Amino acid sequence: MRDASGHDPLTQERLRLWLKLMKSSSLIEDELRRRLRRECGSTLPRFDVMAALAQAPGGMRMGEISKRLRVSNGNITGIVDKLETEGLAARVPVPGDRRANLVTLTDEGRTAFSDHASAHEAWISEILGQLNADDIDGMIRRLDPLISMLETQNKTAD
Amino acid sequence: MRDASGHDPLTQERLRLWLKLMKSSSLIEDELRRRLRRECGSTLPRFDVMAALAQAPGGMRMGEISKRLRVSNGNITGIVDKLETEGLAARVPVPGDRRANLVTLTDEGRTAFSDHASAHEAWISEILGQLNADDIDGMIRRLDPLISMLETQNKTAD
DNA sequence: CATGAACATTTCAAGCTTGAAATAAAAAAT
DNA sequence: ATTTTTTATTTCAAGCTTGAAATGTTCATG
Repeated sequence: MRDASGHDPLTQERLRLWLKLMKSSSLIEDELRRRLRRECGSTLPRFDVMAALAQAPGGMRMGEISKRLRVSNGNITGIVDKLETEGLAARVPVPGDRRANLVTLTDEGRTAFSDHASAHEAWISEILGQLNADDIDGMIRRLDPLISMLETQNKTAD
Repeated sequence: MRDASGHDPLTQERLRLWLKLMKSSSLIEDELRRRLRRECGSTLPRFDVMAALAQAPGGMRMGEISKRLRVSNGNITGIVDKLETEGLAARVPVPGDRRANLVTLTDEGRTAFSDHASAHEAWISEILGQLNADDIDGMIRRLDPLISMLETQNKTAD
């Protein structure tokens, strides 16, 4: 409330922005989920975990994965359990720390992820195909400061 | 693949855009979830359903709600079940169509939603508070065409 | 009317997600 | 050496979400 009438005139605009951000994001996300399911027999959470692992040649600890993906520890436990059962990932003990595990992709996991990642990349290109370089750049330029603003808030809230 | 080297030079940029869109959206969404839970003892899905109902004085059918929120029918069944159990919403039969129900907010539901909605609005204002009119407008102008592009794709895919 | 197609909703199993409590191990402090 | 505290992970219950199958109802057409 910043004026005499009791309304911040930007409040409604912020709300509108949030709704549109959410809508565009979930339209894309839902489409990716559907395709990942139908065409790869996989899911977005599994893909995200595998993507994180693929970028960490030496493997990642459970806690590193959950921090990177900003999800709970218990969540990662379940997803890695599944990947392990399917032979796509493996937990290897950390010498000198019996609490921790390093999670790595198996060869089979690396192969599968490589497939899924190409498909994923192609889908994004298809879904966002009508955006030209200027559109993309314009949005990224707006999103970057928004993200660092949000991350700063999160850090402060701890 | 649109050039001799086998790479569309925009592919990587589109991927970057998607990751940033997703990240900003989920940072905000997670924060709203946490607050809705802690400060209102509620959840985002419940809030979304109640928000839809609050805008429909005559009530909405199950199918209308699920179409509006772009989630499955079965999902709405479960959420409305809960709202009904808690006395916040009610299913009323549609005269002349025994298959359908009109879902409405009870008085108690309207009161609760009104509370939650004010809190929600204030949180958005707080979370996005550092964005000025120009930032907001600039983003909305980019998001609007993106959304209609995505919606057109969805329609075509049916 | 009869009956097959279309429609509104529910049920269900499987998977994701969270926050909190439990385990277990390592590190720090006394 | 023995607490105490911190750290790494798992377990668990509760809730969300989906897609597919099931139910029951209405509509259209012969």
